[in-house]
Amino acid sequence: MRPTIEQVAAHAGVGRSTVSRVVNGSSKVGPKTRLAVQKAIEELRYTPNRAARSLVTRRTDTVALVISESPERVFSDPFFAGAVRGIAAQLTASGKQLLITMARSGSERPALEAYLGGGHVDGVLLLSLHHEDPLPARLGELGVPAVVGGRPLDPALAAHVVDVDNQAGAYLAVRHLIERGRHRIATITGPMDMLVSVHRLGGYRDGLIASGLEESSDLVAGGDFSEQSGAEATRELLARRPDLDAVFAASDLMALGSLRVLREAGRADVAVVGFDDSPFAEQAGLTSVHQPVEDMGREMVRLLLMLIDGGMPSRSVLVLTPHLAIRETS
Amino acid sequence: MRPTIEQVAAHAGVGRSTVSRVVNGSSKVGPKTRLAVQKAIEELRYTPNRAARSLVTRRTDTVALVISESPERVFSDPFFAGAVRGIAAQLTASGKQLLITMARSGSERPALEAYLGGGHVDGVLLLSLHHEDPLPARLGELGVPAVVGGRPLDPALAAHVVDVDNQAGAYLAVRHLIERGRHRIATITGPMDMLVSVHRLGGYRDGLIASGLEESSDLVAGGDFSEQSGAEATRELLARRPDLDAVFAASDLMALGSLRVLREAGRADVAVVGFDDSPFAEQAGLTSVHQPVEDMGREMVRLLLMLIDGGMPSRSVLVLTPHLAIRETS
DNA sequence: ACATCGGCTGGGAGCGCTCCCAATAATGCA
DNA sequence: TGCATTATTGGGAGCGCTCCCAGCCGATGT
Repeated sequence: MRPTIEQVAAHAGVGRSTVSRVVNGSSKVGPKTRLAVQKAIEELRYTPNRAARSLVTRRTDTVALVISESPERVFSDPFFAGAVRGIAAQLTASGKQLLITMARSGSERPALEAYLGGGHVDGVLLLSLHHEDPLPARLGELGVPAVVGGRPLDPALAAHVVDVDNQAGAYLAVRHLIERGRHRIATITGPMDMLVSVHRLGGYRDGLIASGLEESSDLVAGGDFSEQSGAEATRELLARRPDLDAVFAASDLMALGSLRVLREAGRADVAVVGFDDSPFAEQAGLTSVHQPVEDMGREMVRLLLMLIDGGMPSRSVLVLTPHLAIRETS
Repeated sequence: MRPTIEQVAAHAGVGRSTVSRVVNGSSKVGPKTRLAVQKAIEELRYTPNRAARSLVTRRTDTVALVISESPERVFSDPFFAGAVRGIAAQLTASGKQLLITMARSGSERPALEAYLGGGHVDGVLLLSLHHEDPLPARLGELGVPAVVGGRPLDPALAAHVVDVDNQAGAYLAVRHLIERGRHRIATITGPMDMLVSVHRLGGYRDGLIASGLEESSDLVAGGDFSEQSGAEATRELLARRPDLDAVFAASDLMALGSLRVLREAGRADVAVVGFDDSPFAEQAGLTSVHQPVEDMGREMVRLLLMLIDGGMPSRSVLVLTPHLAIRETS
């Protein structure tokens, strides 16, 4: 049987409250009492019962991470690896537990909402929000602290956001291609129900405009961030505009797919730039926009912890700046 | 404020216990009382307080999944995607929560052990156990139910195991290559501190022996399951035995690396078979041993739930059978 | 030497829930 | 119709912990 605080108290010859104070790091404990208690804790291998504690403190010391993607996507997109890494690191440091939920089918959604809103977690981190997902707003109503990674389409939907400046990143990529002498630059976008995609497309346009190039809808194809979709989009682009001399893909995976199709088509002359700067990009020698994903995860947690601890303004948006990792494909 | 069971009882005009009975699905409740209670629950949007419940039931309704790999590995190896998918599906169906932990650095290990042994979870699922990891044994001592996915090197270390018959899978792959007329079949193994690797190598040998082919250490190279290591191993094999006509890689990622190197070397004549049958394999047209990973996850959960519910013999090993997915590379 | 003060300390109360047992209502049978 | 059973129901007790408040004790001030 696990020892209770009462047993520790008896063992140390002190009162229940004193043990509690030591465990929770209160300063109002005499030095030798504290020592005796610590010894007892050690000897009895005492761990506080989390359930009992959270029953009275109303805190659970767990934070949920909701990723609105299928496990397949989550586990194949290195973006998440970085983010989860950052999140896990920062969270572990604060002694909280991480509960990961992958956005399951729509049918499980109500159960998820009930769970998150049911006081089982102290706060929620949302990643890869789609469309007009009502979850953050719902959490807001319920008073559950939440931080979103990547701005949702409708800014009113989420109060607290950490994001990467996707527009700036895309802009960087396009300007780089232009500096390399490319003029017929195509782009493969992500799903347009995600703001990331909109922003990256915007940055692409800005880049063209800033150089006095005109944009053409011929040079824009849609994908869904997957390798597969990148390959298909590239085939399409190649068919429409055989004269293209560069491709800016809104994700590394799509860039990889693009690269594959270009190679198969014998078009090694076409420069390719991706987005994410994942390990894949590095390995494939792909020039890519580096997102500080790990930092993003870290910042999300930092923000969430502040929210949980009470403070914080009603809204906050933190935008991190990407940079370009230049490699062989451009 | 969230309503308590007491408030629901008052609202429904019944006693506290009756509400508890309805919530927990006891049959000893009159039909119209039950209806009234359900209505009250609905109206008040009542969710039981998990902490209070677990304080008395001594169960937390959470299960931990410990993956002994870095987030990078976890998020890049599709094996985990399938397993997690199966686990999550089966677990959700039983109303339990999943807590994912990636095996962090060794320094965080004691904290993890304390957490898992501290009664914070009802059971533990272990994946990708390395070497002689003491964790399952430790959990056994502490009386924490645990199920291991993939047999650890030392069978004494884990009582309850769900595994794929890796030896049979490798055997299948090699026999297939032989049927296709290959005779100088090389293999790229995984890290030999994992039983999977040992078994796959064993199956490879069995396959050769069964066809009267002799094995040669020239044809065996070591990898660590990564694309990178597959590429390196292939370069090594090619240098040692330029006459090889097939490669059996113990993971898809390594097979992909191998394929890349072979292509670069202009050796399209060499057949390649991988292991895992991940989405990557399908996409790349790679022949691969299909592991029923999702089933494995599902079975692990099923077994764990039985353990948690008390029953079950002291030891159990469930072995799932793989099959071959034949594609263009062989 | 005595009253006062403040730092420590101990124990009561209660968080929301399940379990157990006694009380009550309903049902069956003679 | 009366009594034994059985089906439901309600409330006390207590899970282990934190919070609050009162009590204790030595130290300080006069």
